[in-house]
Amino acid sequence: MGLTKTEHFTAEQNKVAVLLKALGHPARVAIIGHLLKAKSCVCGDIVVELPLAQATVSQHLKELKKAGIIKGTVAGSAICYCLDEKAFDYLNRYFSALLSGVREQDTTCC
Amino acid sequence: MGLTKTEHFTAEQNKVAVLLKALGHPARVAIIGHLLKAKSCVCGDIVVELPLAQATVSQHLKELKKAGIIKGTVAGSAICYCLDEKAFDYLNRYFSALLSGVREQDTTCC
DNA sequence: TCTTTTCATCGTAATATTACGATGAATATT
DNA sequence: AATATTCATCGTAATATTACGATGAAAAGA
Repeated sequence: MGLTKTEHFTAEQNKVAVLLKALGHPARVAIIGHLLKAKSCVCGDIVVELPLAQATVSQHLKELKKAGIIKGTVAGSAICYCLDEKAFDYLNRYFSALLSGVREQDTTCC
Repeated sequence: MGLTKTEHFTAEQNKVAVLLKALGHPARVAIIGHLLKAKSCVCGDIVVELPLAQATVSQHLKELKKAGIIKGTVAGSAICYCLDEKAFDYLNRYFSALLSGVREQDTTCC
């Protein structure tokens, strides 16, 4: 078993899950933080900032790119990464809708 | 290897990662949706709504509870689950801050 | 051209996750 | 008391993730 049954869920549910799963790792949360702080797009600087080997960081960046959270463009021998606004816009909408939904509930039980 | 190096990251980064990892599965996104729609807190109804076995749903609920996303209270022979507003408030703040940060960036590269 | 820098990818080991049947504990119903 | 319902947990198999060293490709600098 051990295989996520994505086919039984809606496209929306899967999209949210893919984005959040990609962000569900402290190293990747840290990467997002660094990409946000750096005015220009950071490249190998991310490796220096993290307590992880270069290969591991590269793998994390690949995951983030696959999920559509970051974009990468070649810039000479380096690669320039930046956050994809669309993803964060989507997630911001998702959570703000969710929060107002939760607040509207009649919390008679828990 | 294969062991996440949580100790090298900040408490904030780990907290965000734990919450998002818990939500990074379509079944758990679906559970959140059902708990939101149901006026009263659903219990075993979640099992009926999902294409998964009861043991699997129970495991997912456990994960959500461990991460602090849902609360559960005993109600006779059933158990009443509901969303924990604190978690969604936290995540809503996180993403809304992130989004405004992204929008303020000078996107000269990607 | 030769070397260095930068990053991706491969291979691999350790660990974690996902899913389900089976079983068990606890409350409700008869 | 006997049975049914509800849910958690155990055990287990399949799959995925995490991490890193080693290697390779591609552009920059000597």
